[in-house]
Formats: sequence, C-alpha cells, structure tokens
Amino acid sequence: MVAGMQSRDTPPTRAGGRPRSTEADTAILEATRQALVDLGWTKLTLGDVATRAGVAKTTLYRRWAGKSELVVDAVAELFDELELPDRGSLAADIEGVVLQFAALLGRPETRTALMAVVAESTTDGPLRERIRTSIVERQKRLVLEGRERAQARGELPVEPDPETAGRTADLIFDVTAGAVVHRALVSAEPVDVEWAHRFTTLLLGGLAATTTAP
Amino acid sequence: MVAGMQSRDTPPTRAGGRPRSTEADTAILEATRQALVDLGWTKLTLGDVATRAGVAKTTLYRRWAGKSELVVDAVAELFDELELPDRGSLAADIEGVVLQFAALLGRPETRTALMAVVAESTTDGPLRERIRTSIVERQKRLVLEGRERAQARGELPVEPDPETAGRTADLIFDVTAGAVVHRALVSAEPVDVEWAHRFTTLLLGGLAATTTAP
DNA sequence: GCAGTTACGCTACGAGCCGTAGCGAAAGCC
DNA sequence: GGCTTTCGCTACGGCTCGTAGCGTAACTGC
Repeated sequence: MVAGMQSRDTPPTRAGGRPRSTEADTAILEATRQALVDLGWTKLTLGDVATRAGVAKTTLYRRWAGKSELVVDAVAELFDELELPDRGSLAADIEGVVLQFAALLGRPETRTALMAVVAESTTDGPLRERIRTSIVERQKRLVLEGRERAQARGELPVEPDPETAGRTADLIFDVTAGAVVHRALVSAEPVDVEWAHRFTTLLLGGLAATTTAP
Repeated sequence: MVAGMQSRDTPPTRAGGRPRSTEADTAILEATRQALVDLGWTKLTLGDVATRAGVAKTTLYRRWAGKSELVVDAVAELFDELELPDRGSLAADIEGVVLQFAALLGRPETRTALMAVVAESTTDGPLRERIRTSIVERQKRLVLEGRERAQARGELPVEPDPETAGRTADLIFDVTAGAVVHRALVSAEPVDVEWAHRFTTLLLGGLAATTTAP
C-alpha cells in the first residue's frame, strides 16, 4: 500500500511552478496496463498509451525514460495485492502465497510484461535496480514474514548465523518464485491447488533437510 | 547433436530448383548470436543480422517469420551442449546439471534472449510451441535421464503409477530450471558451487518427502 | 544442352514508431 | 502581478519494418 514513492523520474526538484498532475499519473499507468492486455508487450507503443490516457505524448517522455520503465511502474502496482494472511500453518501459508502469485501471473498484463522487462534488465543496469526495488523486494518480504511466523509457531528452527539465514531465505525465494514462474510461463501449465500442494510438500521436506543437516 | 531438424520455415517442398544454402543457414544463426552479444535483444534488427551474415535481408525473411523465431533457433543450438554425465550419485548429477545450466545462462546471448522469447510466447501460440520443442523438451530429458539413473542406483523408488511419476518429473523440472533462472536473471546473483550444493540438499530432501508421504 | 523451377542479391518503397524541439496557454508559489 | 514549471499540440528527421520487383545463379529432369 505504500506503493510508488519515487516511481517516476524525479523532476529537477525546485519549488514553485505548476505541479505535476497526479490524475495524469494514475491514468497513464492504468492505460499502460490496459494496453498490455490489448496489445501485449511488443505491440505496445508510447503514443498509443498517451492517447488512451488522454495526455500528450510529450508528457509521457517527461516522466519516464522509456517503455521499460513505464511498464515496470505499471505492473509494480499490481504486486501490492500480494499479502500473507495467517492461515494457521507454514504449509497453508506457502500454498496460499503460491496460488496468489500464480493468480497474478495469470493476468494477461503481468504475463506479457514481467518476462519482457526482466529480459530488458539483462542489458540495462538501472532498469534491473528499478525492478529489484519495485517488484522483487516486495515479494521477498513475504518469505521473511512467513519464516518469522513459522519460527514463532515452532515449525522452523531459528538459525543463529544471520548470514546463512539470509542465504536460506534467498534460496527459498528463488526456488518458490522461480518454480511458479517457470510452471506458468515456460511450461505453460496451470498452477492449481494440486500443484501447489505437491510443491509445498517438496519445499517443506527440503527445508527439513537443509536445517537439520548443514 | 541432432540439432535443428525442421528448425527453419519449410519451403513449399517441391523437388527441383536451386537448393537453399546451408552455409547461409549457419552463417545467419552465428551472426544472430553475435548480434545478441553486441546489441542485446531489443536493439537487434534483422537488417543488421543480414549484413553480419553476408546475406540479403530478403533471404532472412524467406526462412524465418520474424525476429523471435530466428532467435529461438539461434539459441536452441546452444542447448545441445547440455549433457548429463554419470557423476556417481544423484546429488552429484543434480549439482552438475545445475552448474551447466547456469553456465549457459551466464553467456550474454542466452541471457538476453531466453526471457525475451518467453515473453513473446505469452501472446504467440506457435512461438510457444517452437520454444517447447526446441528448448524446453531438450532440458526435460535430462530430468528423466537422471531419475532413471538414480532408480537404477536404488537412490529413488520406482513410482508405479506413470501419471503421478510424470507429474513428479514435471515438478522437479519446473523447480530446478525455475530456481536457476530466477537466481541468475531476476535476483541477478551468482549460481556458484555453494548455491548449487544448497539447492541440491533442498531438492533431495524434498524428494524424500514427496515419495514417502503421498 | 535446354527448359523449368527455386533461391539468391540488390534496390526501392510506404508505413509506422521513435524521441525531440518549439510554441502558447494553464496552474501553481512568492 | 511576476516567476517557474507543466501541459497540450504540432511538426520533424531518423530508423526499422516487411514486401515487391528485377535480373542472376544453381540444380533437376527430359
């Protein structure tokens, strides 16, 4: 809910003058998402987005450096929906977040945009950083939150060394997010309740192995 | 090594006439990979590839429908390098294939191309099928081969029901490939020996859990 | 050797999008 | 009211796309 602080390009930051229209901001991001649904990543053009949003094309270029940055901000807002309600057990929490993430990847706008901007980021450092702070870190907090809760329940041991604990969290994050993305977008097969259950069993068994036998 | 059978667009298949130059084929695919290294996915243009390969632009359009199809064929050849030598144990086999896959994703041409074509495939059915047969299935065979070998060693039980066995293999595949891709491209952190070892421990522990407790 | 068929290199073209510049008008702060 | 910044609008050069048309090269079958 904190959402897009510092999401668009900062104006030269001098006081005075006409302020930027926040209505235009929301209209542009909404138009971007709709254009992603209608056209997909490649056929999306900034001119088209400007027309849909009812603003001039130049306004877009004043705020975003290019297509990638705009789309990152547009889809990042959708990741605010991800939350981790307490479902009573670690297994139920994992299944829940997997299905939530899968539902997000099922939407056509995220489907077509997420892999595209990641692909862009492989040759664009600042974009990678923008993705990391706007999207990736927002997901990773769910892992930390779930672990903390499971430790409070006594389902997971408290790892003494903070460095190895961090690496374990990173591993769980890459395995979970990676598996869901790969299943949904590469294998192109459904992430349903049954798959989520099988994955959760696998992950929990692996966690037991990693924490008992270093 | 079997490689790109039926990789390019089939000519109308009538006998007679000048045959297509196979030298041009290999030159084009090699030029495509080099262009990916130099320019990345977005800045790569078909005209530039044609110039690098020393062929006319029209020749490219006669064989491939577009940029995506060309790049899929160009990177698919690199996946032929993936093999699964017997390293003595299931754990060693998994670690080996993880590091091999990571090395492939470390190359700039696959780095920038793989996510991009997957993104394209979300709005292009035929392209998704091309990726599946040219790239994905080629990786999945490694999973099946590794499982068979582990069963022969007695490290894994033989699952009686072929359907659940297939689902388990699919799960392992999505988890492994997804985790490596996510670690390398999204988190943008190194897939080194230590990470591969931690991942293998996690996966093996999970396998024990899934096969003992259905 | 000759006709038939197909691929090749080359050139040229309309179309579309990019990203920017320049203008007058609007909306805030002092 | 003066200053500053944003806004909408128009116009532009530059690049890439994908295709068409042409003459030439390569290979097959009679």
